[in-house]
Amino acid sequence: MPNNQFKRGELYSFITGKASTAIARRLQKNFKQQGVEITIEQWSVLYHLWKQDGMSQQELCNSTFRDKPSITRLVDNLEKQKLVKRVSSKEDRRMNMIFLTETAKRLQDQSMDIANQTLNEALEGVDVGDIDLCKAVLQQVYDNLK
Amino acid sequence: MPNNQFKRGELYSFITGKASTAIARRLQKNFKQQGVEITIEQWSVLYHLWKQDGMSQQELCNSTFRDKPSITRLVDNLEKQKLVKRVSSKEDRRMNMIFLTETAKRLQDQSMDIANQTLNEALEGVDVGDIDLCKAVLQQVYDNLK
DNA sequence: TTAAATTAGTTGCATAACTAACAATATGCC
DNA sequence: GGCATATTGTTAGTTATGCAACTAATTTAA
Repeated sequence: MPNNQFKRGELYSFITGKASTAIARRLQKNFKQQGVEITIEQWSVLYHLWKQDGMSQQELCNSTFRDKPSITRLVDNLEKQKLVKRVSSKEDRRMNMIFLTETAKRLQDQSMDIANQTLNEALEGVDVGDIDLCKAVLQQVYDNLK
Repeated sequence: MPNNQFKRGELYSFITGKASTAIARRLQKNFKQQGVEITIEQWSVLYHLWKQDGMSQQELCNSTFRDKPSITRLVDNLEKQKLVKRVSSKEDRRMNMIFLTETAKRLQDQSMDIANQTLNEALEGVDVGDIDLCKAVLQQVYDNLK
């Protein structure tokens, strides 16, 4: 039996990612309660644009760990809500560069506060060293599978 | 600044659950490659029925951490694929008891093998003690938010 | 014993995911 | 230049999630 063989119940919860689902739901709820009308998926796109505005859709795919159709639709919806604008690149007309609107720029601080607050709710009572170790394990898992 | 305040990049990856998404995708891929034609969401329902056949939809909601409409539709699809049958309860006619078909029962061993194999891929090179600690942290997160 | 409240499940609507197939543009090689 | 190949993004079809509103059956309580 391999080293890491899980017991039944544990396997389930690890695979289905109960904890990350719970965090996502809570973040969505906190956004809503504080009047931030975006989905967490939209937030994840904005998050990367706040770090670097004007990324291409392909770059957003890589950053957000989503496939191209997903980004197409997320950008569609963000555009409908007037949070980003598609600008087709002059050097390579296949590419769309995605730019934040002023509205989206104003959302950054508030939404990052909500995200941090959500994580603090999630991690209440967890030892800081344990969090670091957990982050390392999850990173290793990601690297193993990517 | 609260104890658990995350640095930017770490916050993102923890919230979006990159690792659990990666595990889910790999499990789906492994199912497909080995000819098991179910989604991971369907698997999560079957998983609980394998432990205890004949649960009600509400019990499946609690076990799988999904809401009622999700379970309604998952059971719809599982029924279409002839993997489960709805039987309305004689004691309480509001309730549907969900029963595995023979086809679904035969899927158990193979799919559990694939799930274990997937976890072993995911956890390769991770210290067993660290896994335990990580499981404990994730459980705590779940408990904090539920 | 009826009326109100609760519980179990379904349906409709919006968003999002994955796969596969596709159009348009760009690159590389002859 | 011209054709095969890559890359970027879109569209279509299926599955899934969350929320709100709904039906039907059951329980509680006036």
